[in-house]
Order: sequence, then structure tokens, then C-alpha cells
Amino acid sequence: MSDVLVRGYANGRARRQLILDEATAMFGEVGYRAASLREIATRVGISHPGLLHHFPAKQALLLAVLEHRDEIDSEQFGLDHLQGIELLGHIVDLVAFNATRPGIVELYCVLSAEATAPDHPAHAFFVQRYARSVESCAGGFRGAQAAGRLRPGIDPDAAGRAFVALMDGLQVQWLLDRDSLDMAAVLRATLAALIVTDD
Amino acid sequence: MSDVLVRGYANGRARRQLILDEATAMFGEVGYRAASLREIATRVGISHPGLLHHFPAKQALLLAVLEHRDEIDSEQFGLDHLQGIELLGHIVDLVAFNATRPGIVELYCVLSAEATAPDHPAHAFFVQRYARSVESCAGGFRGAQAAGRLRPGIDPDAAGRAFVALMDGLQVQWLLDRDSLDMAAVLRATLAALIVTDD
DNA sequence: CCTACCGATCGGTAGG
DNA sequence: CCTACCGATCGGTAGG
Repeated sequence: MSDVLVRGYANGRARRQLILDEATAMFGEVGYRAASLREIATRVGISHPGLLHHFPAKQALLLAVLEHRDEIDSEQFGLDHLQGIELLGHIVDLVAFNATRPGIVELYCVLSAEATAPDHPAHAFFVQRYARSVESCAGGFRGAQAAGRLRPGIDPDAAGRAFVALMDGLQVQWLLDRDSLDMAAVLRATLAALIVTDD
Repeated sequence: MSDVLVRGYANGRARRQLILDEATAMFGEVGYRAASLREIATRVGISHPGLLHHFPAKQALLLAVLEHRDEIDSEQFGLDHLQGIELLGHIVDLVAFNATRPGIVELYCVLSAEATAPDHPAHAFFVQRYARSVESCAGGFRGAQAAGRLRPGIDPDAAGRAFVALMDGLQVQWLLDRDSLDMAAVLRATLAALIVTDD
């Protein structure tokens, strides 16, 4: 194993990472369909056939971007082991952090809307992703209910669905005018209206 | 004034209307950037320079579609003269009706996400539209508060913002999987949690 | 990773 | 409203 070979692999990984970063930004700016492999490649500093050496087609690049983001976020924030009110609170914290990285918010906002088209290459990805998100939040509200802290008359499943929808809608308003809105504050106020005070 | 001339104008208006309908569907399906004037023209049954005779450029067609929709909706549902809880209830009715015309839901969902890009031709339109929608719903909640029917501790302005966000987010989920979700029912349940029963 | 190329498609214009 | 065309750009491949 020569240093050259090791460095070669390291360079390849770094290049691949750079491509994913620029593709993330580009897909967020103009969506998948309007994004151009040539433009992404230029930002990376290579030719567009060079990019296609790392990702064999545009679709593969899109799916790699989405999977990579899911990996990063679940590593970094690992909400899986949380439950109930604690889970919901951590989701609000994640939204607050997302307000510091508009590129990620753009990516999900623009792609999820584009992917409502049934023939979109990320359609299945987003259908599955939403099912998971809604179920996860519904579980949070069910936990709150079990702890006697969900306001009476609230259906936990409907609340989970609405909570996810609220996050998405806030992202659109925030991206349109970033100064007019504190996403996490609206979510906190919403939770405060649904959750009975701990005493 | 010959019949021929009158019919000529009538034909022109009908054609213009047909173009707006097909453009609405197309922009909803793939967004503005990915939509093609040739494809829209083919659906109408004319050539694409023929289409450009009615609308001088792609941008003009987009703005005409958006303005036309606003006209139709405000004529048909005229929410302007309503206030307070009555206004909020009529918005829920409008959402229920929108569930019967997915093309319109698609149009706003896809274009609003695409138009978060500051250089998008519909950016200013959506910034203004959201400011109006949020203010209108906030007014509804202020009216409820004045009537003593807003749950204590709820801020009417935050509730207005959240209500608009909730509608938008529900649209994404509904377009991704139309059988899994009753948008109007979730909105009604949300209102029921915010508004004190009338007695 | 590159240059060079393919066929397809784009918005818009010329000229009628 | 049409045909015919413009320059630009697209995703992907050949061949090295």
C-alpha cells in the first residue's frame, strides 16, 4: 500500500464529497429538473463527464444527495432513541439549527414539492420519508398523552401529521422572507398550546 | 361589425383561456423552469410561436396564470368581506373544495417552493401573497379573540402564521399521497383546539 | 479525469 | 396563426 494509493482514495472521497455539497446547493436552488450537471461540475472544478465518472447519471446523484443527508442528520441528531415530549422538543431544536443552514432547508422544501409528481425520481423517497416523519411525531404526542400531558380532546395522530405539515409550511414562508419569521418560536408556541404544563 | 369579427374576438378569448388552463396544469406538474412552451402549445393544439402571439414571453404567461387564478378565486370565494371565526371557517371550506381540483393545489405548492429563489419571476408575487394570507388569517384569530372565543394564551398573529403554514404543509403531504389525508379535517381539528366552544 | 461529440430540446425571432 | 430558423444548453457516450 503506497502513500500515493491511499492519497488517491482520499482525494477521490474528498472529490465525491465536494460534488455532493455542490449538488445539494444546486438542487436546493433550482430543483432537480432545472439543475445542470455542467453547472455543478463547474462549481466543483471538473468537467461534466468527470462528474459522471463519480455518479453514473443525474438520478444517481440525486439519490446519493438525499441518502447522504439522511445519514448525516440521523448521525448528528439521532432522534430515533428519543420518545414523547423529549422527542418533540429535540425536533424544535433541530429546526432552530436548520435556520443556520438555509441550503438544507431549500433542498427539502424545493425537492419535496417537485417530487409530488408521481414520475419524479425522488417521489418514492419522499412518500416514505413523510410516512416516517408523521409516525415519529405522532409517537411523540402519544407519549405525551400517556404521560398525561397532552391537552384533552387532541388526537395524537392528527397532531403528528399537523406538526410535520406546520414545519414544512414554515420553511416556505421562511425561505421567501427570512427576517419575518422565527420557525422554532412558532413551533414552541404550538407545542405550548398542545402540551399541558408540567407541575 | 361583422359576425366574423365578433366571432374572431370570441375565438381569441377562448384560445387564450385554453392556453391559461394548459399552462396552469403544466406549471403545476413540473414547475415554471422545467415547463416547456412547446409542450403547452401542443396540448392547446397550436405551434409554440402561436402561443407567443398571445403571451409575448414565458414570464408573461406565468404572471398571467397567477393573476388569473387570483381573480377566479377572489370572485368565486370572496373572503375579503368576511371576518373572525366566520372567515377561518370559510377558508376550511375552500381547502375542502381544493381537494376536488388537485391541479390548482399543485400549481401553488410547486410554484411557491420554486419561487423561494430570489431571482424567480414569481418571487415577489409569492412574498406579497403570503403577507396578505398571513395577515388575513391573523385578523380572523384577532376577531375570535375580540369575541372572547380564542383560547387564552394563544397569540393571534402567531396563530395566523401557523394556520397558513399548516395549510401549505398539508398540501405537500396530500399531493404525495392523496388517500392518506383529509386536509380540511385536520384544519377543522386544529381550529377546534384553538377556538373555545360557542355556548 | 479529459476533449469532442451525439441527438434532443429549449425560448425567442424573422418573415410572412 | 404558420414554417423555418437562431444560438444556447441539456444528459449522456466514445475513446482515450
